[in-house]
Amino acid sequence: MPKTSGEETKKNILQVAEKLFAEKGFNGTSVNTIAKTAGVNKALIYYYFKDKNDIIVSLFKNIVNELVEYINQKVTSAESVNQDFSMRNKLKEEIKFFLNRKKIISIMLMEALKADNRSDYLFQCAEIFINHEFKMVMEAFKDHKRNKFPETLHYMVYEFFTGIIPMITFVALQDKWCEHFHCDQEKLLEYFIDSFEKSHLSSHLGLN
Amino acid sequence: MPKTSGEETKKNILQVAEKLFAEKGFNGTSVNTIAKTAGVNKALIYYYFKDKNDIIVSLFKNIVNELVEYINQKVTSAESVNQDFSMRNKLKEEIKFFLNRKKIISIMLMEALKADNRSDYLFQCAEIFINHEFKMVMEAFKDHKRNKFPETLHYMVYEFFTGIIPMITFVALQDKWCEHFHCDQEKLLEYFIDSFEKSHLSSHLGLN
Amino acid sequence: MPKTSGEETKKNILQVAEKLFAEKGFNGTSVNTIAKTAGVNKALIYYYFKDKNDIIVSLFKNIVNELVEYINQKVTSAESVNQDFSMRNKLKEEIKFFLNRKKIISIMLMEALKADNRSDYLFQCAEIFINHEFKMVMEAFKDHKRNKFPETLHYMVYEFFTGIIPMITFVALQDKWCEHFHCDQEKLLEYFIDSFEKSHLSSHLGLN
Amino acid sequence: MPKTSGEETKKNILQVAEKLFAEKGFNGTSVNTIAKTAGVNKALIYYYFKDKNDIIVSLFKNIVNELVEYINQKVTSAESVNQDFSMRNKLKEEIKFFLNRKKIISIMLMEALKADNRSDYLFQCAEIFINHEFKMVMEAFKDHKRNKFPETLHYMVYEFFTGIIPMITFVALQDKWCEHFHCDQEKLLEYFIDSFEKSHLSSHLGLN
DNA sequence: AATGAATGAGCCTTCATTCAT
DNA sequence: CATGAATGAAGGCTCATTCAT
Repeated sequence: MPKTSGEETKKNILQVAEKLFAEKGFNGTSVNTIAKTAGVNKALIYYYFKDKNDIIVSLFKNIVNELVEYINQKVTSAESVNQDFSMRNKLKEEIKFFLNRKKIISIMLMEALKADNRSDYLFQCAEIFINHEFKMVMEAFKDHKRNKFPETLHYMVYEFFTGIIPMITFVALQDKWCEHFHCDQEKLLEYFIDSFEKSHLSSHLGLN
Repeated sequence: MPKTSGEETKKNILQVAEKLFAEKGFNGTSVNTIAKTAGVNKALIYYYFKDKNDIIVSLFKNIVNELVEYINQKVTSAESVNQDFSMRNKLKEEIKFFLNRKKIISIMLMEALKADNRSDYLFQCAEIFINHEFKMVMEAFKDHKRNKFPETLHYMVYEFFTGIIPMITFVALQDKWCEHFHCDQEKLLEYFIDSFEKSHLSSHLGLN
Repeated sequence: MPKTSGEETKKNILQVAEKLFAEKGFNGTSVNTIAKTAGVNKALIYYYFKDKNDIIVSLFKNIVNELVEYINQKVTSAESVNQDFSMRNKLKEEIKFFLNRKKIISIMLMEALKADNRSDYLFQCAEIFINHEFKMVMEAFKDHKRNKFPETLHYMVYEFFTGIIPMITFVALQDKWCEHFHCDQEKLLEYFIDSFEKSHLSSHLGLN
Repeated sequence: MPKTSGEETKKNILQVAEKLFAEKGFNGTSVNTIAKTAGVNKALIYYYFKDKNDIIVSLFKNIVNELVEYINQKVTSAESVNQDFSMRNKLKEEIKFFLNRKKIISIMLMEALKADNRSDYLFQCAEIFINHEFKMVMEAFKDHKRNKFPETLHYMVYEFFTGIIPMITFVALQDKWCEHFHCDQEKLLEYFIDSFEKSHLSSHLGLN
């Protein structure tokens, strides 16, 4: 007997799966557990998803879409608001965006680390993010200083390994960090932002 | 004392397990597969290891030991060699050390990302590494500037998220990065070192 | 009375089921597959059929009815047409009849072969067929030679194992035979008819 | 704890599987049922067999081997014994051979009937059998009458559809036939042999 | 030190079937 | 007539682990 609309059931399954995958990893989570935690029949999961992998891929596709949406809305809002909207505020906002999605980010990282893995959603997300940053920066370079701009690949390496990676690792590990080093989240966030500014932002590849 | 053939078998199992865990993750690798790949009888694995978890823990303990050893030898060698031994060279050496252990590093990262996870080998390694860096830096601060030194926690956050994390993520993802972005390893390494220097090293939390 | 769209849907389901059962066997075919292949909702199948078994039973009943109809029309036409209508032509016609129903025949054979099986549609069909043959032959025996006629059971064994079985096995296996032995259907049919005439028909239990 | 040698366990599984496949068909038999009936752990079945299909293939390969062995021994014995060893006796012996293997024969037939099926063990067996018959017959044709011998393909069609098929169908269906038509096995066998002689053997494609 | 055999529990997936709409 | 949603049971298969030898 259908209690809820199909879409809601599916969304529920996805949320539960995201939580469990983040907790125990993809292979550490059984479809049975997902079903029980979500309070649905196991077979129903296979009514909505081709197989277990389809669940994680759905999650990945969702986060890609959300990221694109986020980026697009940032572009349009960026034009209207004050240009002086400080970098620090932008950074805080981004971290907030990622913190709200720390579960899927952890999952994406875990899966990306498997040498076997054929999915490259982490890199896809990174590209989306970096391309946007790239455009922003190019804007600032308009007429002058163009020759000082680094090669694209170099730029991507910089953005990925000293920008995106610290940020997403931060959201993925902050809870465990706090627990291990006995510090509170607020302070950690503050320190992280400070560190990130001093390292990644301050130099920004010698552009500023 | 001559290594018994047993010790070698055990080492072989560990090496195979490390490779497979790095490829498919801990839960994605079965003891059966380890046995077959290592060419040993499945039951023999249980002769050398209490259970499957004991294998990964052994790997983690090994890397902790190797790190300690590496650090200690750096300390002693640091005293003897030229102080001017440039930071860039030190960095290259460290990356080399990590690159040689990229499999276990990937595994450690994967496991650390699981929200459930009770093991904290990643943080243990980080602490060992950071404590050493800390001592080095303090040395340089000896008499003067002491008041300018940041709070320990702040320092650790900086070292961990903008130093260690980019470095180990680099060694863990470099192969996949090159494949995805069609660049060669040499160039990626060069760009990474450059990026790392410009971000993490150049500022070094405003100490220099 | 115009066929309701419902009747057509039912017929469609039956056709699809027949095709699939012949391809993968009854147990190898899921109701889901039938529904998808037929392009109807799964639950609709249960609107028309009590359960999965009801589908195959429907098919069996259909073929029984068709056989009865075929036999009856042969009887009436036999009276009107030339008695000399050669045996070979009769045989060809019968084979054509069976070839047009090779799918359900294959299914019937498969199911009959299961030692467990409680349905005896194969034997039912055989009885219908043999009884008719029996009457035809008896006709020819009318007044004379009656004593020479074999016992009924013996007659049935002969008709079944050397008449019906070769014929229905031929229609069931001809495609695969051609594929395996690289021969074309025309030639196989010709050879089969020849073989059948020489063995089953020529002797016809020593009656002729 | 291993009660028996592995080979015996494997043989036991095969025997049980053969019985169950013959009763309910391959798809109608679950590995679970095989395990329970054989009194072994389900996982043990996968220790000895790659998958469920490997079980049936093993059975098929066994029967092929047994057939080859049977044929070979017939050849050698044929030379030593009286040439007059009547055809009827030879036939009885063959039927006995097939009756002793009626389960696997039923299975082979069932599987061969599936239009989908990619395995052709039935045809393989048939070829082995027919090739042997062929040689025997050719022997008898030695110098004379050679031109009267039919084309090979024609010969195979004859042997397969009017020789092998009636015979194996007989062994596969005799129990059910007796039950359905209320006759005893002895009588059925007698009638069948008689019918087979009169149809297939008597003409033998017009060779005799 | 090493192995073949064995197991219970659990895995992912599909089954036939039902029900509310 | 027809459908989307739901389910309990069972499917094939693999898991980590153990034991006797």
